[in-house]
Amino acid sequence: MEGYPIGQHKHITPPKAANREQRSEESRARILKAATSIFAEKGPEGARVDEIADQAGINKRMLYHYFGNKENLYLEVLRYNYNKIYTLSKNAINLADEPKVNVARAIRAYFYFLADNEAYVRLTSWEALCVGRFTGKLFPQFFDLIELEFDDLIKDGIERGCIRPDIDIRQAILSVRALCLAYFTQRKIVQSLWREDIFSEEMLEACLQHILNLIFDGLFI
Amino acid sequence: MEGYPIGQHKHITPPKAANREQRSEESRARILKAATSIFAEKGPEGARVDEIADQAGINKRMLYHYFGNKENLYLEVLRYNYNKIYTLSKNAINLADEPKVNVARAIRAYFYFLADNEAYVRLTSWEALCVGRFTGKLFPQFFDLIELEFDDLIKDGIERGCIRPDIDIRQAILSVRALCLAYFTQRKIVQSLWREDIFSEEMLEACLQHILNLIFDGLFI
DNA sequence: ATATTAAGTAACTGGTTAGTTACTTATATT
DNA sequence: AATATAAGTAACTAACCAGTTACTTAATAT
Repeated sequence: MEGYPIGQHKHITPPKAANREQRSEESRARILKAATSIFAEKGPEGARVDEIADQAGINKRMLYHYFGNKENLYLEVLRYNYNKIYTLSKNAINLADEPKVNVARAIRAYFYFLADNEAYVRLTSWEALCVGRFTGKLFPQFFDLIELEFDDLIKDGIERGCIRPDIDIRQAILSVRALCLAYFTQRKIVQSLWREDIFSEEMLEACLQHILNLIFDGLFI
Repeated sequence: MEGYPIGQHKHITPPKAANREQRSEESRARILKAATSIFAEKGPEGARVDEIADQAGINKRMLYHYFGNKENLYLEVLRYNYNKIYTLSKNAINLADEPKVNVARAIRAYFYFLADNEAYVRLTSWEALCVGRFTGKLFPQFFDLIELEFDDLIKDGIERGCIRPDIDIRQAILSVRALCLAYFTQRKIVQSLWREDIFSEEMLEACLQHILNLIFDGLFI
């Protein structure tokens, strides 16, 4: 399990740990990666442990050795993927800039993060549906825009008189999130209806612009 | 066999002893209703045939008699629930009215339809995730706003100079749909974060107003 | 009334799947 | 080199579940 001799020593504890520890770490990572793809594709109910082990190229026994059981593996997958949202966070806000610029930059970052992380999008969708069923409890972290300090952005915009003061910030966040997610959660339906590759560079940019226009000015004149 | 089975008391005909056709129709309806609730709750993979039969108060054999197999039952559930969208459709458009009035009325009808039909919302969500997996093919009808002739509304608005002419109608429909659905698909997360009952009359109306404001004017001043 | 047919039941079947057992192989420590 | 421990394997098991079988009961037509 997690038996690194951290502060403890008898003799020199050289970075020899290499081979075995390294390989075990690799196995763990391979399982997590395979599990991500299969849980994202088929959901917590549809995913099969054997298929995950197979795709990871390890024996099922090892999966249980590293992760205990299917539910815990699923939770690890959620944690592992949720952490990815932090890779973009934080640097989106620069209070020196215009609120409009800040909001546009944050939405753009979020939108392209979703475009690049299909597994993440699907995992959040499964979670929204299965909450309280498979994992037994809710994973509120998946309400990710909050983590991006998006509400600070909006507050700043209101204070500086750029954003209408009467809006409900919680609802604004939910709306932005919904607008960005829609393209990717409805991907297959959209693709079959529009008969167009949503993931082309131009199309993605057009979708993003549509969202920004809507957020900034609405649809009406 | 003999005339009357001995020892078996044949009292008055049971109260439910309507004619055969009627009872069979009732059984079918009960199965469909139970299946709707369980497929909506647990999805096509998580739903159990035994549980559906149990909840419908009929024998599993009868479920197979009426619906053939689980997948076909699921398809019937989709069809049955999808048809509900027609109950509101059509009467939303009145080209004599202002486009703004028409759009507001259509969005309001759609929003409250979703609020009143949790099963419908969840079925569309499962479909978006499971498309091409459980049913083998996609159920594009679930892109429901199109059925509501919402695009005609927007076209009318553009022609009459109320709606910006540069917007992509397909994207506008997707956006409206996403904004309305978000409250209900993310219901549990929202409820736990906001610590408020989204389904109170005031809250629903506030959410709808937020959507309408966003659609009409955006968030910025 | 009797034959026919549909509605209904309980118990079973065969395939699947999460999780386990009993064992072998490789690596590190003494 | 011997031993301890972790990584790894194949085959198994118990539970589950979609779908079936063999049968009984009830309603309708003749």
